[in-house]
Amino acid sequence: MQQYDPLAIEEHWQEVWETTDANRMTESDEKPPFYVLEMFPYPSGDVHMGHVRNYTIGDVISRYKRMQGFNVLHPIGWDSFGMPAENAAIQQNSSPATWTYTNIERQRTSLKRMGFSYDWSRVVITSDPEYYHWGQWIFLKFWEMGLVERRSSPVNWCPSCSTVLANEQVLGEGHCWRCKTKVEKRELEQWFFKITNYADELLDDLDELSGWPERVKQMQANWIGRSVGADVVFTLCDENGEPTEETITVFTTRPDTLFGCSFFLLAPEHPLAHQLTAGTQYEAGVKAVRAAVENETTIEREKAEREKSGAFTGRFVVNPINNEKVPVWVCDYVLMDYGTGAVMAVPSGDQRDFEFARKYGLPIPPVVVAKDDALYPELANVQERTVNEVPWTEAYAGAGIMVQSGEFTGLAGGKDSPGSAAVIDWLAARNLGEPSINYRLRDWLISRQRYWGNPIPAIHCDACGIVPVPYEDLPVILPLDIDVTAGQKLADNKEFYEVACPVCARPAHRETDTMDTFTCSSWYYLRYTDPLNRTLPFDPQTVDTWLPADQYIGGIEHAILHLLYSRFFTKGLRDAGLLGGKGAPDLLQHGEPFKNLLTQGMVKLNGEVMSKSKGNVVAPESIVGRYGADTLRVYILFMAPPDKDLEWSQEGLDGIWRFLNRIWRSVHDLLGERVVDAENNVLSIYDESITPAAAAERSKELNREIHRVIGKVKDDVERFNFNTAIAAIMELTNTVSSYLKIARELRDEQLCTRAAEALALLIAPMAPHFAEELWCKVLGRSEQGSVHRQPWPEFDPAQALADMIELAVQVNGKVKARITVALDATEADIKTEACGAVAELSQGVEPKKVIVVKGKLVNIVL
RNA sequence: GCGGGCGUGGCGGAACGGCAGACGCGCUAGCUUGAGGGGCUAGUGUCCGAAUGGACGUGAGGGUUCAAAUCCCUCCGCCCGCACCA
Repeated sequence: MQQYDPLAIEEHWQEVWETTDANRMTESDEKPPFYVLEMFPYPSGDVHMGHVRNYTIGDVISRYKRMQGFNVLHPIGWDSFGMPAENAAIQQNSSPATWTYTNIERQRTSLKRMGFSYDWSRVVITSDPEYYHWGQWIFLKFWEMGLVERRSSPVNWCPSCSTVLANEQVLGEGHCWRCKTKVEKRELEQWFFKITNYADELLDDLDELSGWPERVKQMQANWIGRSVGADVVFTLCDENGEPTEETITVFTTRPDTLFGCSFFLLAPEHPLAHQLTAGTQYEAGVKAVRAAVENETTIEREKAEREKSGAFTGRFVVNPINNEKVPVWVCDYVLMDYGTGAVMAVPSGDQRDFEFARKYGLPIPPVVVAKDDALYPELANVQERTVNEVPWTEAYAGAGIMVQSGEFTGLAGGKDSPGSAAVIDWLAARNLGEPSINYRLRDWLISRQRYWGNPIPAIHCDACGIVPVPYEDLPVILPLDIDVTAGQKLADNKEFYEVACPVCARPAHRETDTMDTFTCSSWYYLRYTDPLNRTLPFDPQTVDTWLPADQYIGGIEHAILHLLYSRFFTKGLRDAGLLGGKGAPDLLQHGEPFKNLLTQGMVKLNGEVMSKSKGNVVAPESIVGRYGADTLRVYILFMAPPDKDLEWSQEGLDGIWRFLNRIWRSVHDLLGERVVDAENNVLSIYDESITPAAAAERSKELNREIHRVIGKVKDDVERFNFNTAIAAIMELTNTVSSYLKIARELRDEQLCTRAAEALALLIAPMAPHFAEELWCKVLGRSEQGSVHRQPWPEFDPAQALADMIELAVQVNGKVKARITVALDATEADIKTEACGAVAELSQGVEPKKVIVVKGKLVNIVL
């Protein structure tokens, strides 16, 4: 017997698979399609344990589905544009392209070394012109559709990186994620994708995604943040307190509390804040509030614990519902970019307004009161306001009864209440308001003032304005001769920058912003289906046969950004007529790209996430070089269910190494080979006391175990319980080991072969090289082809059952005895048998009830 | 504050209302002609007992049920996401 030598075996089979194109998806196949997709890596150095975990899970599913008879699409690629490449290039005095492509090759080698069954003919690299060409094409298409906008907006600007940043790229105290510089706020003209056009659909279609984790759907729903309510029109008064023609509209989710509005708030940046106070005694106070807010980022400002502050503007507005004049204040907790930047303050019903009112001595009239509140008896059915203060320590935002609310008094108040509806109707009838919906979701700022990204295909012409690059001029090639280490930018490259206007042919210049890398990763899974297409991003029909992806696997960190953007892209491309046509799967017609989503847990060491900066990484290559890829794969699958975090343990790894070696020896032994250890000591020890009859009994038992485990592994793999699937294979291995105690001449030879086959086939998706070696070499089945092309072993439930089974006998729910009965024993027989077994305990008392749970237990109730 | 998730041996974790702790790690003892990331055998939740055995046991308390780690209620603790969104 050869010793198990993973390094030699793995190298050999990787070479064979490569030269025989073993994993190429065969499009002409009659088999049903199955698309297994894993989040593609960013090439920042070599692959880490997180990648290994992600891709091992995907590979097991792919290989299992192939054995189940599916035509599996299992692609890989690289998300290779982005700022880290520029950082690294500057640091290492290299270029982003060199750094990126060097890392891609390194990762490609590592991924192949892991034995992942990717179709390497479909690799997509986002920084290749063949790919980003079509990103630009989609940009132009979206532009045509009105989904692209260039507009001015307050944004986060990093002066050191000289680019805008997304909100999520601004860390804790308002520092740039990359250089830690304090981020500034600037009003800048930028490019946006109008993802808000799809806000309702993105929210509503979450209900269609039954294969997604609840948590991810909830996070997206929160992010979109739909609020249903009304716009209400207030009239502005002049400096003498007389109503003018001018109005200010506010958004509220609680129209039912309108009678409780005792002041009115403007965001400090609101144009009116300045306008109303210019040259007055109030100007200084308002400016101070604005100045305090000015240097803060939105994120800083949103901290709930901050004490609220504000200033009176000297002006009033008229509340449309009761014609009451209420003072206008500027305050720091009203955001300019949500709603209208103005708010009606109802301190009795909103905690923030409550705190503000208490601080500045403003009235707090109760208008919606809970029935069990001390105030209720006094105020029930009181229409005119008499009470302007509440004895409360906080606002009451719950449902209740409207009081002091004129004709609406007595109606039920609260969110989406009859009271709200009645107030909206009243306002709408008088043109003073209307139903309205607001979203927390903002349009997607996609422009970056960075070099290493996909150029935005637009041209600035003094005569024609901003014009799109014509489709036929695509791609706009990103020049590679930019020296980022010398601080060069795209605008410094004349060949790129200076261009003739496509409309008037006069000298013009190219847009020098590039697109956010998230635009590249928003459609790569579509390109995989048709990676070589030279006329379109992909062929619509091909996409319609493969999408939605049957299984998407990746980290929870993309729960919102990437997964939301991808959903938006797919919906946009559907509306462009590029996918999800008639006959396409229902989900795809909804514009949903991913049918089932699995978010894998993190790999940790001593309770901490492995990271380079903490210096606590275990490099996959260090494990693969010693134990081989198969041991690492099985280990990572065995240690925890895929969606849970995994705590790295060297001892656990050794356990898997021993497990594979045990299978290795058992299979050789089953096939009649002499089993020896590394020092050539014979390891087979027979138990001479086993009689032929006992051996026959053990053969039956082994046969049952083979079938039970085949069924169990199938169930477990389909539910992604890889850890219990492996545990079941371990159990089979244990049964085999004990069977091998039987002297060779007493073994059932055919059964031995079947056991060896089963072990090779069942472990194949998890330990592909190991299984291939067992199948082709040890079992000598190479003429049947690769183990990975074999059909999954048939599960025969009948063969998994024993003739006699053991049942637990409970008395009042506690196990007191065990009985062995025939598999087909009648319920009456079982009852009699069970009662007999516990006769002593029941002492002649007639059982009240006897419950028989088939195949499991009997419970006797006394 | 809102939303989601989770509490099971020394550890990782099993148990689609039906024998809690599968499987693995670790540990103990023995064997393998001498001892080390090897193999085999037996054992390993806690307490009582020399033992057959018995009692207790899934964060705490209550409930539903013939039967609860699992379902319901209350509480405690931990993790994650969002958070001045009007």
